[in-house]
Amino acid sequence: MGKERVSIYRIAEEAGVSPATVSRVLTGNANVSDEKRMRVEELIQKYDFRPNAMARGLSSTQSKIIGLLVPDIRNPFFAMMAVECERAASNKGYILLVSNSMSNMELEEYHLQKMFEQRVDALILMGGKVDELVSDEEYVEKMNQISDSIPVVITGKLDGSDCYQVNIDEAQATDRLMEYLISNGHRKICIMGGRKDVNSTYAKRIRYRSNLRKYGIPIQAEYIVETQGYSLECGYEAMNNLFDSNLELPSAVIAINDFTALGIVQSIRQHSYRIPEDISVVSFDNTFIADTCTPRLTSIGYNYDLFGDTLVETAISAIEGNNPPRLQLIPPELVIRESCRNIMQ
Amino acid sequence: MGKERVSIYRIAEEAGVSPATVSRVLTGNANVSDEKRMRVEELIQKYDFRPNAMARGLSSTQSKIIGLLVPDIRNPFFAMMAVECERAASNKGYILLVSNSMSNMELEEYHLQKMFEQRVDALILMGGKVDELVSDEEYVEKMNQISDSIPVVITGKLDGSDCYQVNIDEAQATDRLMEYLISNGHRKICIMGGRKDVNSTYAKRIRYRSNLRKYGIPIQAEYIVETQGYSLECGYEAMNNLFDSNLELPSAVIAINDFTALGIVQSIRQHSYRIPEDISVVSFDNTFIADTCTPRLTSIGYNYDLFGDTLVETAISAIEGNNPPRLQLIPPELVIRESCRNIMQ
DNA sequence: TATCTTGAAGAAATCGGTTTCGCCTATTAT
DNA sequence: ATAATAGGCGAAACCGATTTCTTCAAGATA
Repeated sequence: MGKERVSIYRIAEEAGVSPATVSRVLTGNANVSDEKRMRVEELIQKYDFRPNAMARGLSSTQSKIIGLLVPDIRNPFFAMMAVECERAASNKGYILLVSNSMSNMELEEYHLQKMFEQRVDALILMGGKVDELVSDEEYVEKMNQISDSIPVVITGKLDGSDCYQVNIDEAQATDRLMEYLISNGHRKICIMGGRKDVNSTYAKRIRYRSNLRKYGIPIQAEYIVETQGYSLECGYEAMNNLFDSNLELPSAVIAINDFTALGIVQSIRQHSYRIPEDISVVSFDNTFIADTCTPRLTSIGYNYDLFGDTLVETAISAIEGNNPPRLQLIPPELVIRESCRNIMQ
Repeated sequence: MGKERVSIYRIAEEAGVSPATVSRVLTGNANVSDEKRMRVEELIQKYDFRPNAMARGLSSTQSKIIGLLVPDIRNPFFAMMAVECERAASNKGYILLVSNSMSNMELEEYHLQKMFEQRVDALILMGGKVDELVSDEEYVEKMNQISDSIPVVITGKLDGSDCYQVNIDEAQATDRLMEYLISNGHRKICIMGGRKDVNSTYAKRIRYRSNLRKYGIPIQAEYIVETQGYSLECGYEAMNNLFDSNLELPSAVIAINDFTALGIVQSIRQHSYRIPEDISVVSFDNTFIADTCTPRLTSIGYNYDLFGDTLVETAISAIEGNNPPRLQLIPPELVIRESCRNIMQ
């Protein structure tokens, strides 16, 4: 057991060349005579030799690893992003190292440390402190410090930071959703879920208001519903509360994400209303949940493929010293399913 | 920009000690005088110094990385496992490197290569070829080869392999599910989804049969329904087919996993039957899907916490040269929700 | 008192690659 | 014909840690 580990030296010796030449064959960034190249390649084949990434990284001062920090990979949205980023990274010869912060500052810190120890070439940060509106001085400071040694790509706003931003176009997404609902005759529209101190939520509400204004629909404050989190339970409770109030029921509810939508749907059902006949429900994100629940949800998502590509390519571009754009927007994609009714018919 | 990277040498110089001493402070496996230790620790603090994992790994021939290969992290089951394994690995000072094979042999091979290049200390394999019943000679050979240089932990059977096995106790899970259904008066029970050449599915069917036999219920071959995959669509189609056949409808359907259950539920609804009043549906795995769909599904899952711990601890134990058990079973946990009715009342 | 341990710490080798430097040879330009 | 350039390749330095040797001093044992 434990076969002798073959190294570049072993290959060099057997091929009758210097280790440098083997390295040249490996990296491909120097000329080697066809004859020697062949001999080396044969031996590489024979021993199924793979260069030690640690040694390679150490000497080249490039780990070829990109770190991705997400709050929780069990959230389908982040799982999706992880898969897309992995694909994009692999295509460029990079490895993606994913860690979960579990929305916990200490764990986040821990994983950032570990990633730094691995000397990741770049960092992609999704969610976490970054997504909250208040740019905690300290946090910005920290990000800038990291950003000082490696490129950091974030998906959210962080005022005063040197990070590259790749954002979902929340504004456009909200516009589309509102236009769709309004063109289907809805005027009593509720936007439910999320905290206003979270950037993306804040942006959506701003846009929600401006759309109502644009179409001359009065804004009703009670139709903007705050929840503490973004879970099914939050949606469920919020909708229950709406039922319990004396408020006139909305004809359509916009859920802040698919999870929340799930809770809203449950609440509506329990109150013996039908979807979409009595109340329409639409949501943000369009994860697989929207496609697999009953009824299937009309939801506005993003081109996740493109999102992943953009994140990774921005990171790599920055690693290579090119100057990728500081801010990029990912356009939304509305997917119409069965949870919204045209109430004019 | 780009602060000077502090290394052990820099620390050593400023502290007036040798690099070896700094290393001793870092690893903690050798004695250093309190005085020098303090001086070094202060400087580590001052520069926020973190040792370069590549250099450390290279010299210690331990990467402190455990590789986890899953088919697709977007599947909540694997997302769950990834989170649990990451937690367990972090607790032991290891990093978890997750990759997705996307059930594609070439991609699987690619990622295995990459992990080898990183010199992961151990490998945890979930799903993939490993889960198929037919132990392809070549595949076993390959696994044994890997297993020859580092510990490999798999969650499935692979006859003739040297890998460590940590299996879900499918047999016991099926027993529990069947006992529950039968004690609720069900006798026309259908088990739906999955391919018989997949180990875990095979094991479930074996047990399905033996349970029926045990309770003196005749086995009806048509109630054992094969599907090509494990998706929602597969469940949906399979259940539609059942409706289309002249077969007497079962009073309960066991779905091979939560996704399939979702499809089965959709089909049943579309045929205007109610769950659980007309047909009961239960499933394997108990991912969050079972808890968030309508109606919430009675499902048998596993102690994922324990599962993750066991996988990682087995790997680490093997890394350290201890001799962990070759085969371990994770007991199931039945979670009763609203999708199954007692038909005797 | 002489000898044996044990603790502390530096020098230097090592891990396995990449990269710089310099040398030699074969073209190509002048 | 000669200088300039480029290709091929080995020697050796280097990346940043760990670890093995050694040395030396101090405390324990005979």
